Amino acid sequence: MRLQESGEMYIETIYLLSKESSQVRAINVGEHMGYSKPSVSRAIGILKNAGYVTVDDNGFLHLTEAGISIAERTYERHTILTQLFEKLGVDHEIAAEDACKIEHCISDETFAALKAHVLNNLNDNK
Amino acid sequence: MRLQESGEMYIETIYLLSKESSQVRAINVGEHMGYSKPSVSRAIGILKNAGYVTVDDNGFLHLTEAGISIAERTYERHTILTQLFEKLGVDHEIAAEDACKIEHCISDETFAALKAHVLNNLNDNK
DNA sequence: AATAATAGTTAGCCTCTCCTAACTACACGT
DNA sequence: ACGTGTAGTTAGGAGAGGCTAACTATTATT
Repeated sequence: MRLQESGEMYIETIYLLSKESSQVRAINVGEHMGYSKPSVSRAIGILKNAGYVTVDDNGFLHLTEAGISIAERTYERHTILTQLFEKLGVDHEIAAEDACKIEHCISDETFAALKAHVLNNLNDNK
Repeated sequence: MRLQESGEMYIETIYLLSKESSQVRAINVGEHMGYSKPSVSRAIGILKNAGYVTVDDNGFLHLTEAGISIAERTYERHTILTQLFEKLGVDHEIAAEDACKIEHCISDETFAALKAHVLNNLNDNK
């Protein structure tokens, strides 16, 4: 069993929660994502197996190098896409929601183009 | 059983094929999408049930009003998104692929904003 | 008429990712 | 020590959406 799109979301969530507190456990991830404990438990198991997450003796979750790498990539997509949509007048809530879905399926090329556009063309105008 | 994101793709495909020939059958849809006959068969059944598609006595597929409505909406998203990405320098192939994935999960608000941006700001520049 | 090709359906399986119910494992307060 | 609360796991299920194998039904060809 392998996680894909949903795996990115779990990793991103662990990453975000880790920014606020280094004591992140499965239950916090579940609360944040609105998922049940067993769902999180299994997802963590798969991510652990795949080498993206470790669980220490106290049950706290930590991202590995590989996990951080994915988290940063996904998070950058999330923030840039949200920025793009907001700059075009979309409500913050909706912008973030859409970014959350699109961040997982957009190609590197297209994301790079959108990113450049946000950073250059759109910076002054608004 | 209900189709959702994938249902939009089937409908869009029927719509596109109908533009070239009014004699579209399940097998053509399957070939176009790279799916097996049984997959298409079931999908068509669900879409028929849901009132988006009809099948005539010769086995040709036709979209209902509701079907056309969804197809046009999806197709507009597809073309506008593809245009946007291409105008930002993305390869046509990749732009179309990404549009194909994003068209299903983007909100009305965000799409409207992107569409306005493509039609206004980006029209002269490039 | 008999065989072959083409189109569609049925049955059944797989993966992904969510769920509930019910268990285990601690840790705490009385 | 004994119940209570919190965290995590196990077992089993659901539904979306693919797949193959094997069947049926129709048309076409010899």
